[in-house]
Amino acid sequence: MSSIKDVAKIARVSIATVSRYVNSPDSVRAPTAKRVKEAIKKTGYETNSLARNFRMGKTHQIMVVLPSIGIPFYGPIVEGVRKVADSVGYHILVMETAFNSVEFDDFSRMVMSKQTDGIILLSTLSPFKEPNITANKSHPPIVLGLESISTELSHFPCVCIDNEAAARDATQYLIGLGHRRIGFLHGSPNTGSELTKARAVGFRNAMAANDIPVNEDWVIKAPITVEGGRQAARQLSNMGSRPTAIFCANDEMALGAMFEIKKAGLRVPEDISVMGFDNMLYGEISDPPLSTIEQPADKIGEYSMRRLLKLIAGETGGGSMEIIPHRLIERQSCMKPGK
Amino acid sequence: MSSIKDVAKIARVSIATVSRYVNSPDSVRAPTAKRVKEAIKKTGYETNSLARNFRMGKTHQIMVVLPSIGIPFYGPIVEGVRKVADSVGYHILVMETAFNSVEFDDFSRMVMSKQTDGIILLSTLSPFKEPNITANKSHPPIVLGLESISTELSHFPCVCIDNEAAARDATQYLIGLGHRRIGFLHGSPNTGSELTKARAVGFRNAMAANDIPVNEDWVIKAPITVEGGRQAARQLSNMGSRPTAIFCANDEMALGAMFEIKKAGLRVPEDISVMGFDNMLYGEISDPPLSTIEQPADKIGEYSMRRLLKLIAGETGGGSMEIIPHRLIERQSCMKPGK
DNA sequence: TTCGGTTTTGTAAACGTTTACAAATAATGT
DNA sequence: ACATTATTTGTAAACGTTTACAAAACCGAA
Repeated sequence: MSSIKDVAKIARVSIATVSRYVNSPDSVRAPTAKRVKEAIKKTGYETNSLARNFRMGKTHQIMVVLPSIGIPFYGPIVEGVRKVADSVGYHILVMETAFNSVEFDDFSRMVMSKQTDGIILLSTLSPFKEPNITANKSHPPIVLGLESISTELSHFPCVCIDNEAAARDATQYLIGLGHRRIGFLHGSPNTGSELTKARAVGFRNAMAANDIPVNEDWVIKAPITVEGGRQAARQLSNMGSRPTAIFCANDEMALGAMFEIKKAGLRVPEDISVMGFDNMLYGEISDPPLSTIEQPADKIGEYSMRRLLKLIAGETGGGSMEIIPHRLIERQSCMKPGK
Repeated sequence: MSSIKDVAKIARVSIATVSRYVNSPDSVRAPTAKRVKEAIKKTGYETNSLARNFRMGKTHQIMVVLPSIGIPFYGPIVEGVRKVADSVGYHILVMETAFNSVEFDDFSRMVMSKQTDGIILLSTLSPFKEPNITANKSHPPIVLGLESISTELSHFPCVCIDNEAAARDATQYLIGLGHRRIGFLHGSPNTGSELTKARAVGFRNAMAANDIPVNEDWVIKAPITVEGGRQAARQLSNMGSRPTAIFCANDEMALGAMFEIKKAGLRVPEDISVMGFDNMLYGEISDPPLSTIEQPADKIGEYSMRRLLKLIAGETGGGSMEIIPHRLIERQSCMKPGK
């Protein structure tokens, strides 16, 4: 752990010169540069970024906060973020909230105290309530990806699809296919996620617009995970009166649900059509392949990062919202009912 | 951005007292504490962790390095790491290597320069060659999860399953079922991954031990991803002479392969048995559910972190190796051949 | 040469903490 | 009340950089 001082001594220059050599080699004359270079090699010097970050008040890192590693859907988003981050010399660090199990204190401490130049929040804001956060006078710039909290009121810019409209489209698609008995696997509300709420609203709106009453037995709240989808589908399979189609709050639930439906001896889509949401990789290769709503994940990542960069550059531009277009992907998990 | 100084002034104490209050409130007398507390609230002071980390030479963060976010398999590992990290007050940050696309320089700079107290490397070491790294005199403690590089020679402790033995078990299982015509979806070697190599060795050893010649047409190299599995399976499906079973370097390939096999009009397992490796979530709900080798991911995470803590605490203990037991999980993707 | 201007280098302060050490204050026993 | 000890506070240095500013070295042109 040799420091700039050691290098300076060996190279017989001042520490300032070493610093300059490290940061812009051209600003020191060739012979000096050579001495410094050698000294660095000899000492094995590596610049201490703790010190540097501290002195500069910048980390050149941004943090992507998400519920959990290993959820396939986040992969492409982070990829999108990376694409633009790389192009401007920012590094990406990912932080898990472990599905909210992180204490607010812990989390915000870490994140608020300038550890990072900016934050892209892909997780719900609940661990980390907005009022709480904005009350704190100073924190790094934050962009909400995927989801808006209380939409137009938010102080944070956000880039996402129109979840309500997308859910409406999905539901309308099922209705268009001829379904009337439609269930909804609702993400569990305890996550406080506005996103699942928006999707629920979209579902109900579409039903209402077509004068179809929603059967509350068929809207089931469960965690938005494979396991959640399985639980819900088991419930559903045991009912005397079943829906002919279900719309799931995300693909993971849908995949879990499909598995249990088939396990119960029912067929997808002949007996029950299944509609997903997100378009994640494994929906494409499931059996049957999952019809779903595509969120252009890479775009979301890209735009979020661009927005964040603007914020970091000092642009204020309040809680503006950037809507990315979604798309319905028709595969083989849905068909006409009542065959 | 108020500092400890501002707080001190308002509370009419020295900065040392503020610091003490922040770090161990009990060490300051009640009346003083109250004044400081109020001053902190008034100023909205948040301790600047850049400064603190710098001063202490510690970050209380450890970094988990993995190829890519969104690969389901890594979820539980990180969860395991978290479990023990939490218990000792360490925070986890995750860094993607984006499948090696990171320049060595960039990556090592960041990671080597004390940004973090320790590293758990779940990615292959190739971006970041070991000689290169050990030549650098000082770097944070590193433990290898999942995979050993050049096994007994490595300078780094490593905790993983015995990949060779596990691959042997998987192959032996297929042989035991009666298969003689067995293919192998080999992870592409350009990742430099020892792990895939070990699995290949295991496969060949098992074949040799049973005097079954391996048909080189049936060992196919492809990326260890869903897409890679699909490519390989397409090749395989088009062959005149096909294997009756394939063993895949990981579950993602297996899932991709199953999809394409079924798409080609063949049945799994009746026409081709498919054996995976890793036991990731989506293999459990695939159709048919995937037989595979379980790597106890959470355990790997846990043990890795424990090992890292010891290293951080100053224990030297060279490149020791900790083998975690694996387990064969029999589901429905494999059966007797030739039915 | 010598001078002016330009480029390269050195000096020293600053960033916000923590922490040894000294100083001051409170608590205790007589 | 006093001496002694224990507790609480303040002072100041240190961590390793970067960077204004001053000083020095260099380079041409006269």
